[in-house]
Amino acid sequence: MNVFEILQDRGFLSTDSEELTRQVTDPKIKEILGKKKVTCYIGFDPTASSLHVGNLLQVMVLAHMQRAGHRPIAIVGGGTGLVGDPSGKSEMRQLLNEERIQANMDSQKKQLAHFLDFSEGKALMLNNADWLTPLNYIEFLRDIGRHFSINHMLTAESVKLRMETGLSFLEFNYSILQAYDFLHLSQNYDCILQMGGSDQWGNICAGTDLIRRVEAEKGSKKKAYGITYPLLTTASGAKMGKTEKGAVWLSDELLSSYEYYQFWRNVEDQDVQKFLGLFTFLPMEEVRCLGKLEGKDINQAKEVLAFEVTKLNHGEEAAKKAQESAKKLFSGGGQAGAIASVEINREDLSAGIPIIELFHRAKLAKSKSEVRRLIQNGGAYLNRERVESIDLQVNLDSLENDEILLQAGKKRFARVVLG
RNA sequence: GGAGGGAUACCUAAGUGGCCAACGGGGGUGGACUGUAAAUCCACUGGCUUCGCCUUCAGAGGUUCGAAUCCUCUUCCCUCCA
Repeated sequence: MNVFEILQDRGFLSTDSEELTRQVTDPKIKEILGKKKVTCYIGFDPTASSLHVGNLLQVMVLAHMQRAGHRPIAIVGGGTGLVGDPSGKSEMRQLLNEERIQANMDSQKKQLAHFLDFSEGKALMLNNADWLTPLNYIEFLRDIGRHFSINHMLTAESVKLRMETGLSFLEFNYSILQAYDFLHLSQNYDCILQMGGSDQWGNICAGTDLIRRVEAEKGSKKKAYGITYPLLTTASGAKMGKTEKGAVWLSDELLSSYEYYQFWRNVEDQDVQKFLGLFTFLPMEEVRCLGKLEGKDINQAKEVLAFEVTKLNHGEEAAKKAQESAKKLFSGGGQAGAIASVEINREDLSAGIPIIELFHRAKLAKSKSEVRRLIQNGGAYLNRERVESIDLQVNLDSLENDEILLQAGKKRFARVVLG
């Protein structure tokens, strides 16, 4: 099986030839991927300091490419980030300054390294600011700009969407810059394939078109290809990777490995098999087998999913820890190591601390009013027993094994230890 | 530069002098039912020293017993004309 087929098998690409034409600019790419080693790239957005689950699909695609012996390039849009992709956005995005982008890039690379092997040039990470910022406007217009037709660009879905609210010239240029990226990579790194989410279709096509035109002018037949995959939504239609707290970050500084594990443990039933295919490297026979589980049994598949995905991002040890913690907590057993803890000093505790304050300090609620409501709704637990009164004072008597287990609802825990 | 429209809580969007901490929807949080799922139903969703008090309706002033609502100025956004 070549990578293309693997991607089809795992659910990145459709097996339906009709649908596939909307995912692939030219079906020949399938053959090419089987025949020779190619260089391919995906662009990443430098607006956040960490990648999140929404980016994970892209990362997995690159990882599959590398495993198949191809060379993936991750482009961080240091240059295009200064412009802002209007695709799918109804409003103009906030522009970032350069220092910020640089810092974000650095931390994103660390995260990518969990999935890709950057040694010996087996994978590359490049910043498009390196070739975009030195561009000379007049030269650029003459060499690149003349290949673009405004008439054509105006028909782009992303542009139409903005006809009502307005689209700045800056943003209008975004796809040209992205096309130029592709051209640059094609010429300097022999990159022939760009991949991305389906919202990138227009931008990717702009790139393949540009390369074709520029090459044709030189009398060359060199071609470039594009592959897109659907934007991921959960079975209930929500965007992947967003939770009440915001994005599901890959960085353990922004989201603990325990919470990351929990995110995957709690996916909807219908998504389990799909996610196993997309976000793990488990053999598909096993994936299909797990996907067949029904009713309560599907929880086993969810555990596998959560474990495998956490392992990829945070390492095996963290995954094990998260799994154990979760099992202990939810099976009602002892204490867990991976849940957040707060320190309270002994004097404070022996004097007695109002329960409201304790929950607030443990960060289980943003305000004391929130704690009040939580208790009134019967969702607050102290050492597994429901807190009945908002006036409860907690003192040394509540210690069990030198700690106090607080719980908000069924899934949020914190422990209090003496500090 | 001219004319007009707008800015309300996480998002969306009502409210145009007191009944407004502000309708509704979304989202979120809790509860019930469950399988740490989905669907459904119920409650909650500014803060606090919580039967009361305090700070909110872009910002600053003003009118009034009383303003998110009226007036003035400022900032920002949008539409149309140039």
